[in-house]
Amino acid sequence: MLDEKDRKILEILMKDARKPFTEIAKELNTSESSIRKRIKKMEENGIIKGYTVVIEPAKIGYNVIALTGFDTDPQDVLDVAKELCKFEEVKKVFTSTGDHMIMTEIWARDGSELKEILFNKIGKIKGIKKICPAIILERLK
Amino acid sequence: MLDEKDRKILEILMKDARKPFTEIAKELNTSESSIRKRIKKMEENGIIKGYTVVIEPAKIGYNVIALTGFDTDPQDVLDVAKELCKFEEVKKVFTSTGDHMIMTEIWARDGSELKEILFNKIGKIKGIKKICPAIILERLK
DNA sequence: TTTGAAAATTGGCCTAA
DNA sequence: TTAGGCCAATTTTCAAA
Repeated sequence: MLDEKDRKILEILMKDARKPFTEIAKELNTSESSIRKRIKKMEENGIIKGYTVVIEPAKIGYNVIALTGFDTDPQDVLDVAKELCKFEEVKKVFTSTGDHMIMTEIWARDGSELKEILFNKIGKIKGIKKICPAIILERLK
Repeated sequence: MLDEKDRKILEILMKDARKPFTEIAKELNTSESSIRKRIKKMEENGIIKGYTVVIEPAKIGYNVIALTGFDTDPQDVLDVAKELCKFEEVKKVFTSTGDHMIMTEIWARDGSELKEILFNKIGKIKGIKKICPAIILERLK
């Protein structure tokens, strides 16, 4: 379902999703149509879910990124996770094993805004028992 | 440094980084060259770090994604974090406050492979005192 | 902002394995 | 049947005015 050529295409797209098919074809010593058809198939298969821009949060004023775990009663996990998805500031939401059943990534302009988000906005979701924010100091990879 | 139009461009690119400039221009009621020049400037400024493809890990055989915290002695944090970056399977590395000074995202094909990565490969890095993996059950956002 | 040439994308149709 | 090749029409990109 996914051969070596597909993997190489994905590798290239991971580094630069806007690279023209013609150039990818040149790099892999094959034709543009082959590349195009493979990519289209991967999009249809759901292997490729989309393309996105990688932003430096600090450069657009988001200086505080917090990996934030949430604890709830077991029966509330899914409802709370769904509620969390609704907030613009909550960029990622996972359910997971480990210390917290819900893990999120939250973007804020500063500590004060994070406080607002955590305590005034999110904090009001019914069922949250504990909030465990860990502020990212540096992203190394 | 970043006005409303730039923000809207970023918003659109976040949803689909391959959308042609002409189409973005149409959506924002402006010209293609204006859009292109703004994007170029954001790339030069480092606001836009790049473009990437969003992949469904499970579809390419990565069925176990683990948010993994690492504990070390304080003076070893940066060295360990740097070592972690070297592993292909470790897709993201952060230093952070909170329970663990180092947070990572690790991709493995299955539990057995995760075990190999954590205990045989990564586990051998000098200075790691504790490994705390949390396996992602579902990504909701 | 507009314009025009070069490049890339897209779709259809074809062949070969 | 599927992957890849080829061609032609359209769209997009890009730089200069």
